[in-house]
Amino acid sequence: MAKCHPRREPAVQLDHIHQGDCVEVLNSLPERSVDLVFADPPYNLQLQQELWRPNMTRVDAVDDEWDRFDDFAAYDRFTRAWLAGCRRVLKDTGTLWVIGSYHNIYRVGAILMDLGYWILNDVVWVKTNPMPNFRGVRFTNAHETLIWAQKERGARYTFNYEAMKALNDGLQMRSDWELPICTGAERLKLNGTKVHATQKPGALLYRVLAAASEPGDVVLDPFFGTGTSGAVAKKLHRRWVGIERHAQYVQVAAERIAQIEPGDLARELFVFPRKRAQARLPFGVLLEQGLLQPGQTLYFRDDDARPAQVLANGQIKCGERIGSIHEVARALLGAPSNGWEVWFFRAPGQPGQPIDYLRAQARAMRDGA
Amino acid sequence: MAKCHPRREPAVQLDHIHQGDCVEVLNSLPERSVDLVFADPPYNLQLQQELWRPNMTRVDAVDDEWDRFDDFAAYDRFTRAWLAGCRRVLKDTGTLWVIGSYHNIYRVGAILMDLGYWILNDVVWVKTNPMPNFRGVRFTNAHETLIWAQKERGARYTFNYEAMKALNDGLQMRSDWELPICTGAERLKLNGTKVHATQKPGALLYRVLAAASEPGDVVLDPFFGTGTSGAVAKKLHRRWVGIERHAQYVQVAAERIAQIEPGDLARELFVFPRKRAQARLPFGVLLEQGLLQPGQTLYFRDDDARPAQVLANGQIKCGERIGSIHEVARALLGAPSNGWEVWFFRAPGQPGQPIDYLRAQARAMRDGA
DNA sequence: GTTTCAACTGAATCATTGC
DNA sequence: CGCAATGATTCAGTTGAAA
Repeated sequence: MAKCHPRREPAVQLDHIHQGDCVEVLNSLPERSVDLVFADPPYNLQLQQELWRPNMTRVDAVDDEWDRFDDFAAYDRFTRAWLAGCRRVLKDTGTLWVIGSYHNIYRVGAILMDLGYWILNDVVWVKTNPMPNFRGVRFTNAHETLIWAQKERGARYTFNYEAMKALNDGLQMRSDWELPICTGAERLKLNGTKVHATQKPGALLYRVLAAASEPGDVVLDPFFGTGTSGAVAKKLHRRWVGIERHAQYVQVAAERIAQIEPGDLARELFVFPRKRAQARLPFGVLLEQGLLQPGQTLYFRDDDARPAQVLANGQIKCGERIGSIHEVARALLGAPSNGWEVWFFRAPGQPGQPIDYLRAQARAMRDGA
Repeated sequence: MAKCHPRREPAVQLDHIHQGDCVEVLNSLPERSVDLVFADPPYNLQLQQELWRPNMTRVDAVDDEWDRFDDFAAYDRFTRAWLAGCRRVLKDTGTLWVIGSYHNIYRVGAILMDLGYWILNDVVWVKTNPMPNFRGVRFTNAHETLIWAQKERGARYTFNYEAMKALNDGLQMRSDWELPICTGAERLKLNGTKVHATQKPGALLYRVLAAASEPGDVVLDPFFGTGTSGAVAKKLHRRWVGIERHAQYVQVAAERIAQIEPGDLARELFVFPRKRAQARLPFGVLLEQGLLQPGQTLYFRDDDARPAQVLANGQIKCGERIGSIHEVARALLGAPSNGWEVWFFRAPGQPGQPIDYLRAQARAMRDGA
């Protein structure tokens, strides 16, 4: 394939784990090639001593080599490097998710703002079953924080609003997500011990990917670990790219993902249609289609006191005001307004209805009904 | 009194609002004189345009002069100055609370770590009634973040563990606090308009002061506003010190606090978190948890004749109907219907069961099995 | 007095397209 | 790039008037 396009920058190798240092690998990838980054970086927990439960069992804490940094400055340098690397490989329309705790998330958030990322939301993962505070000296640390940011302020980005709303039984999805931690059968183990100290639940990744990517999009995870993001990406028909230093994690992740069957599921199951995607339909088309007649009367919010006359050119006239349905509505309301919703028509023997109803008819006619 | 100890640094003037610039006043106060700082600094929202609700009313946004900064660098300088000032006046055993949103909290958190504060917890205030996202372009911004930090790592500090546990019906108080925003009779108004754009609920301050101070302790608020922290401090028999620039806020706060009778605890301060057992569980969670798969078939009342397909966004499709489990069931029945009871799933080699069985499983997972 | 309903509101970084 | 035109979009709670 590469031979066919010798001058083009190589495409990123998809559905593949790159073993190596995260910053080095990031810098070797082509720029503007990734739609979504999910990053679960080391938290720099700085734990200093062992912790024992009241029942005298020892807490198996995160003490891995990869979570040790000399000081804040070292952690900041590392953070700036990988965040900048991710920004380079992101498409301009891409977004980034980072998860962290109070140990690191404030530093991460400040640095990504300084690098030019623009925060869209922060989201709190509220854990239904967190580890208690055994010593009774602080509040139960029952949440982690995710930051969702776009590459640059003002760019277009993917947010499957309706899908999120549907997933939340018809109410807008909020910034607090209540989900259990990764335990039981979901937790990857070897010889009875957990493979990775900080494996994230698939449900968390499901929501992230479903919210902020589309089927076929490329999802990059620079701290791949045991590959939860890749596993969920495969299930949701996204492409994935992993970066991971440690051979054991790479091996476990590869095997895990290979076992997943995205299934013969129709792709359409994973397309979340957006209302915005509907093609624009000018008001004048209603005249051309014969759904409205020149001279016919419309009523502002179905109010007899404010009739308007439909002109043959697709404008309307209300008193002395002439303009589009939107312009006249805006003048009457003193506020930005959707003319399709506020102007009503009346058919003989029928109650008034918004002209948006006629637009739906016109669309059906146009789309070949 | 001062005459008796002419050589000692003067004590901070208690139960008093210092009108003036917060950093200047802080630097004029005696060092190591304060037990607890509660700070609600400007968030630097950077709003750029008007926002209208779908019903064409305008959102009354925070556009006050005190929330405007030239750039991140200016905001950081300001933040470093007041955080350093607070650290100087804090006793070594003192702690600091700061509240913020994603606009500012990451910068605040990073700076306070750099200044030597040591974070004890972060806490999320989960709002029961946040403002929705009217344009459908992000998640509902439904929480704010509080950071709780001690002056220096390892010092003794006040945490009323048992009181918090009692306040949470006998369970350890967690880092997620579910509380309503400040509305209704609690919201201070003059001539029908809110006095301050960002008045915090007393219940939030109640929990902060009850957790991290003792009766008689000195509580300092460098952004006093309309004095919620002082009002709660007085109710809880703490001493308070306020700093506020604006004369009108100072006046309103002083009058408000003067009217308070300590010990006369307002009922709204005892807002308890909702029982988790009653929490709603959206159908989509079954997908996120992997209890159902996209594309899987459900059966209306276990009837082969009416299968439905589970979509990846948590809706179902039965024939040409698409909607929530409740909506589709309602359409089939012609009556309001509980989708959890009428839709059945079938596991291999098992009789069909209502999906309510899966909801019970998901709840068990969520509630910590 | 009780119930119903319309109007209003809250720390909000809140659009996209074509000229 | 800027500007103008088109048009998509809300949840929980309070208040007060109407029924």
